[in-house]
Amino acid sequence: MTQIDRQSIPVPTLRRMPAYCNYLKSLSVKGIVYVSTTAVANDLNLIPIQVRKDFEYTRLSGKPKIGYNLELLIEAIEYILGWNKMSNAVIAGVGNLGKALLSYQGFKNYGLDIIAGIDQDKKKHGKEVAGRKVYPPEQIGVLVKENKIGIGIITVPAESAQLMADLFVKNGITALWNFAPVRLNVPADVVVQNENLASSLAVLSQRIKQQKEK
Amino acid sequence: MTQIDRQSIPVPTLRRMPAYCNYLKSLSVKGIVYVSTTAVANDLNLIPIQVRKDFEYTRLSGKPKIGYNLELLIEAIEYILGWNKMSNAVIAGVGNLGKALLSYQGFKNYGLDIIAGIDQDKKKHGKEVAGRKVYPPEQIGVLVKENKIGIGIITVPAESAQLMADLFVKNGITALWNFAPVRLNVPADVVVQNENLASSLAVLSQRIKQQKEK
DNA sequence: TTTTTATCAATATAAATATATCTATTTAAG
DNA sequence: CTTAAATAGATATATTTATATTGATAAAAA
Ligand SMILES: NC(=O)c1ccc[n+]([C@@H]2O[C@H](COP(=O)([O-])OP(=O)(O)OC[C@H]3O[C@@H](n4cnc5c(N)ncnc54)[C@H](O)[C@@H]3O)[C@@H](O)[C@H]2O)c1
Ligand SMILES: NC(=O)c1ccc[n+]([C@@H]2O[C@H](COP(=O)([O-])OP(=O)(O)OC[C@H]3O[C@@H](n4cnc5c(N)ncnc54)[C@H](O)[C@@H]3O)[C@@H](O)[C@H]2O)c1
Repeated sequence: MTQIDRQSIPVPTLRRMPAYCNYLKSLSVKGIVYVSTTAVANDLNLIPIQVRKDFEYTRLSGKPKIGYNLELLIEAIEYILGWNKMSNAVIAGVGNLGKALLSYQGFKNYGLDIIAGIDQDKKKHGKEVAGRKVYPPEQIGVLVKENKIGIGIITVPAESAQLMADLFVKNGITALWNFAPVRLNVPADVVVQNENLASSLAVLSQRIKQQKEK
Repeated sequence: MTQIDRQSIPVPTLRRMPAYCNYLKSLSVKGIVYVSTTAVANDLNLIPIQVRKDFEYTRLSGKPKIGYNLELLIEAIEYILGWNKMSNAVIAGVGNLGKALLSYQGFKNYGLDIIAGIDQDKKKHGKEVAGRKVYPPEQIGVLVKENKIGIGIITVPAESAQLMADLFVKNGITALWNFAPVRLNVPADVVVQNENLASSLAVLSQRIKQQKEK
């Protein structure tokens, strides 16, 4: 295939995109206008070839000896990531992790707005976390309708995660971000992104082991 | 290569290991003794070939028509993951995320014990989060010496992350789990595992986009 | 202007990972 | 005891991702 299929950006490339975006923005505030893949690679501990390959998915082209136009590049990456327009989300489970995510200001830069929390715990109903109200599960329907919720975030204990997923799906949410360590069963048209700290820890443990063997 | 090199387990395999482990343990409590890769694959939405490939890294062999011995399999995976023996960790930054991680009971099953918190904020010193005390940064040295700390967890704001990394490294910690959205500069012999929610969100956004195009 | 140099772009190769196929083995059923 | 079915294990192939190579191009230097 000689032409790059814009629709199928490799996942590893996609995962590097936010880092590019943040880095490029940091250059932008310094008043820099052009950036070369060599420079990017150098600062992000990558190799230039990989950066160039990744940038190809923006459909932009750079100028030899000069590099890419910073503004256009940022715009293109933000477009790819969907960071240029906000998606509304609701988070189910306002416990330790749920509160942390609700309080996190960084998501705004990533095009994500968690507009409300859902929790079983009656004591939490009506309370606010970082300016976002907590509602009982029965309220999901209303919340979704009134706020164009696209994403459901799951931070309830593992045993309730499937229940919450079902509730989200029943109310028309088709994208789930799941922090509970379980595999969710959902209809084929629902997208699930699992966040699994155990997986990361597994990789870290292994690397520590190998490090010790040297 | 016909013989599998035990030392170099592919990262994707490694990332699946915790899910296997949890699943197998759930079978174990039901009194099941043997499990086939077909059954595992079925329940975890994987394909049997992949499960079999992954299990090869345990160096165990299963019996046709029967499967693998559950106990041995769990033991082998826990050994690979290092979950059979505890590693002590310290977490720097007892804010929203830091508190959530400190409070998380799941890590105990993953061989990780976060024994203390480190924070700049004087108001937090001496306080406890989930039974773990919070200390000022100057205390790291003592903590490391007294508790055989192997892992430093970084949940401070991005701008302080490098500072914390340096402090950890200076005190002999050679493995970092970094939740701040920055790339850390560390000596070559220090292992860094970056946890990047932005990356995951990028993948999710993209999948939502593709979903809509259908 | 000509040469040099940095960098992009296109193409090729390699490595890692996932999937498929085939054979041998074991057990359970007949 | 024989046979059929299930499944591990070995090997082969395909796919995806990473890296290397080569040539073209534009800017800066000679
Ligand atoms: N805390 C962490 O650092 C961490 C790390 C990794 C994964 N996780 C996972 O995230 C999830 C939440 O962890 P946590 O530490 O925040 O737990 P938590 O117990 O602090 O919070 C869970 C919250 O969910 C609510 N809840 C329970 N059942 C519910 C239901 N059916 N409907 C609505 N709300 C319900 C509870 O009231 C509580 O507020 C767990 O699945 C955990 O495994 C947490
Ligand atoms: N909260 C989230 O859900 C979330 C999600 C993804 C990433 N992160 C990242 O995790 C990090 C922490 O996020 P947070 O929401 O917990 O922030 P926070 O502001 O709630 O907590 C930060 C804590 O670090 C402490 N701190 C600051 N500088 C320090 C220093 N030099 N030494 C020691 N302690 C110091 C502060 O006192 C505070 O307690 C950030 O880098 C953030 O980008 C957070």
